[in-house]
Amino acid sequence: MLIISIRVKLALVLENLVKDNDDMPGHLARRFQQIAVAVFHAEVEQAGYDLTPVQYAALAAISTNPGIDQVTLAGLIAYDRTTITGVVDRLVQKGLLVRNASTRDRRARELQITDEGRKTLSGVAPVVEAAQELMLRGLTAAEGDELLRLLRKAIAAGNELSRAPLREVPEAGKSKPVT
Amino acid sequence: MLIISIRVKLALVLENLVKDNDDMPGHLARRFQQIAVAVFHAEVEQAGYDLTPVQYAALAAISTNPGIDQVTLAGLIAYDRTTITGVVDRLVQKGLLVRNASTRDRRARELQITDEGRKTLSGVAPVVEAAQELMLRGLTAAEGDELLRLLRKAIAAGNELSRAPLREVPEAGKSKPVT
DNA sequence: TACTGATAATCAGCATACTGATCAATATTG
DNA sequence: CAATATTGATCAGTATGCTGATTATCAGTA
Repeated sequence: MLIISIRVKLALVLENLVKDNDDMPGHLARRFQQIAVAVFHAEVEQAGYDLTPVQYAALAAISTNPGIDQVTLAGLIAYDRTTITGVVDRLVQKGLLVRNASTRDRRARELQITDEGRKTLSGVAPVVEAAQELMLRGLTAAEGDELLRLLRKAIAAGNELSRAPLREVPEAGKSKPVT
Repeated sequence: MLIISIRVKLALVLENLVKDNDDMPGHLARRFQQIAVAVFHAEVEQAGYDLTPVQYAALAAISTNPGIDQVTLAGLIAYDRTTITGVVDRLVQKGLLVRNASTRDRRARELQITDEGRKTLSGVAPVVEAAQELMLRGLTAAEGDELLRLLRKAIAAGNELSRAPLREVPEAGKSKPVT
């Protein structure tokens, strides 16, 4: 009887305490990302490629910054360095990257895209582009732009709150994308 | 020589083909969610609780819909049913839930929140609420509302594109939250 | 130069998320 | 009723993502 009474009270309290999922930024963020990933996979696979979102991001970043080390790569695309280890593993496995010990710093591994990687990247880039459009298909162009603007602003304010914040590439005359 | 030439051409093509990450909805979606999860974890842990975002969502949904089965739960919070198996495992492990075979349908498991679960939920709900605010701290109130509106709209249009779409709870006179 | 602290990469361990398969039980249909 | 299809839960396998630890190396300093 007493227990039931407590239960009733708590249930009534909870009813007012727990918000609807649709009012939770965190829930909406996860849902949107979930859809984004599903669209990415569907489009990329349908085009005959086997590449995950993070693999694409890493490949593109290395293409633009040849010889980059893994920590810098992680900062550039805002992934945790421990995650990048496995991602690079799989890209090397697929023959899209090579990973060599750096001569300047023997702790570091220099990442280079292979010809195969370049071919894959140029083939898949338009597909990825199309997938990005698909994610916003429910919005008008203006709304899509506004969504991106608001996301960028919220992300900028929260950048340091995650373990994997975005980091600008530090080095100056770093690299031309061409050998 | 020939190879170098191909490499140069591809690199030039790639430069125009690969978009900046900041223009990719998918990238921004992941970053925002990454920050959202980090904020959630930090706030919840700081308040002395050990609960992940999906565990919170599941606990709240079961509290509102006692006796729900796992597939319905998954649809209600838009998670994949195979993911929910593990999530429920861990909530049962922590003593926040009980999972019993249903008498109506012996394939199904009926989920009930425990008193311990109710206590945890009522304690952590305000913390989760605060975390949701924190995620939007870079935005004005109006911008925050607009972001949520645009996310809801984009998600509604893409709902069926993921393997785990949101599903309304079907049954009619389903349940009062009180025993 | 020996010492101290920082850094690049990796690893172990845990918790999502997904695809595709299996198993048991239920629903549907000829 | 029997055959078939569907459904709820789980499992195997793969890939993120994270925390915290370890190892090798580098950088700065007493």
